[in-house]
Amino acid sequence: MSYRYALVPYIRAPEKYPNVVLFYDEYVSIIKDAFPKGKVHLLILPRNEETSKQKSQEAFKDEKTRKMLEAYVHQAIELTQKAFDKEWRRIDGDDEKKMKILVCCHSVPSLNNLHIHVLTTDMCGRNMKNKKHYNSFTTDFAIRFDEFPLKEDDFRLQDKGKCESLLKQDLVYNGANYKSSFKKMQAKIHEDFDKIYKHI
Amino acid sequence: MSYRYALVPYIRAPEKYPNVVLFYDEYVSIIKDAFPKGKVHLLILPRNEETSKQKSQEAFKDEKTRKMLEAYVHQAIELTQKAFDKEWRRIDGDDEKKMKILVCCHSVPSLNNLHIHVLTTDMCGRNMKNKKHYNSFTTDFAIRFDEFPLKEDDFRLQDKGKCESLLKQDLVYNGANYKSSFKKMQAKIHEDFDKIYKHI
DNA sequence: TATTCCGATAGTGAC
DNA sequence: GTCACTATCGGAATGAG
Repeated sequence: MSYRYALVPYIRAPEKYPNVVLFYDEYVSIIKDAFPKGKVHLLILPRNEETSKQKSQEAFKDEKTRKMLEAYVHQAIELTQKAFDKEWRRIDGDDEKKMKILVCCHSVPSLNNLHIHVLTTDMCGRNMKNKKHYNSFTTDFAIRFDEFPLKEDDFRLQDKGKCESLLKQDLVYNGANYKSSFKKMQAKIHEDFDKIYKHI
Repeated sequence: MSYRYALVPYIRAPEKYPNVVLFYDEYVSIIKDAFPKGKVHLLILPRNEETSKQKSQEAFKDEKTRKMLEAYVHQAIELTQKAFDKEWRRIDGDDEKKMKILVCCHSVPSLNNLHIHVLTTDMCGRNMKNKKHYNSFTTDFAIRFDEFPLKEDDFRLQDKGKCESLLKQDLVYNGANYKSSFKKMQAKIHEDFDKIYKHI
């Protein structure tokens, strides 16, 4: 079971991992996701033990916790934007158009410590490898930070089975249904990305 | 679609393929199966065009056709027995015990030319690679030559769907159910074979 | 839904 | 059920004295 606690070191001793931890204070650590699903993919980890062991659906019922995190979310968004812009430029030169950034929590996390994903929405990360990865960020399986607190009747509060079924649904990109053909969809996604961005 | 006619050359011009054709006359060719599912695996191919294009269920309703083939079946069995004995010896030295030989047709063939399988029942052929291969020789999907002509109510005369479903059933070997674990079953089959036979 | 490894399953293309 | 190739799907292990 210990893989479920892979994030513990960054909460307990962020100072030990300068290559992974971009920022930390007494409340949070902001780290680079070891298996990025977007070109840039960070995680915000609340360091408070009680908060960390809760699911996002529960932890973010508390307004204080949400408010406390807002500033860190904005900070992480800025870090993500800067990291992306440092690596990628639009071919059309229109620097006003910014890569969209997603801030969310998975409705059924696999790691036991609360973590907020902050990632560019290109879906071109090195470790975007399968249908579950893709659907975990493109369906309601992902709970956007601005959706918290969830309404009482939100299925994601109770219905783990329905959440998990979202990961198995057909792959949809740009209005097209790719059924289960992850590789074909990924090829199209990368093709489109390469039409818009060039690496610096 | 032309792969469905892979056997045509051995019917039309058996004299051209001495490395594959073990015997031929005006009625049949007996060839080595290119993808053997037993240690020895031959095919009897009736050369008559009308016969060849029928399914076994139809062709062997005709008694003359069956009778014509009987002698060739016995010949093919002898060839198979000799070829096996030339390569493999029982470790216990009991030469009276003979490897069993199966003579059958597939109820749903993939190749369009009528072919009778004659093979040792060791299930250890070089090309025994998956569940469908195995079930195609160990279930009623295989119609033994001595079952022809089929009774009128035999499902294999009409129900292609039921025939094909037999290929997907659980793997059974020596009374044990291996579900879909082909590799595990195959390991056991080879282990058992190696306990009884040694290569010459 | 952490990854990774292995194996079973499924679709395709073959001329 | 022809094969061979690719890719998808599905389970299990992952720790460690």
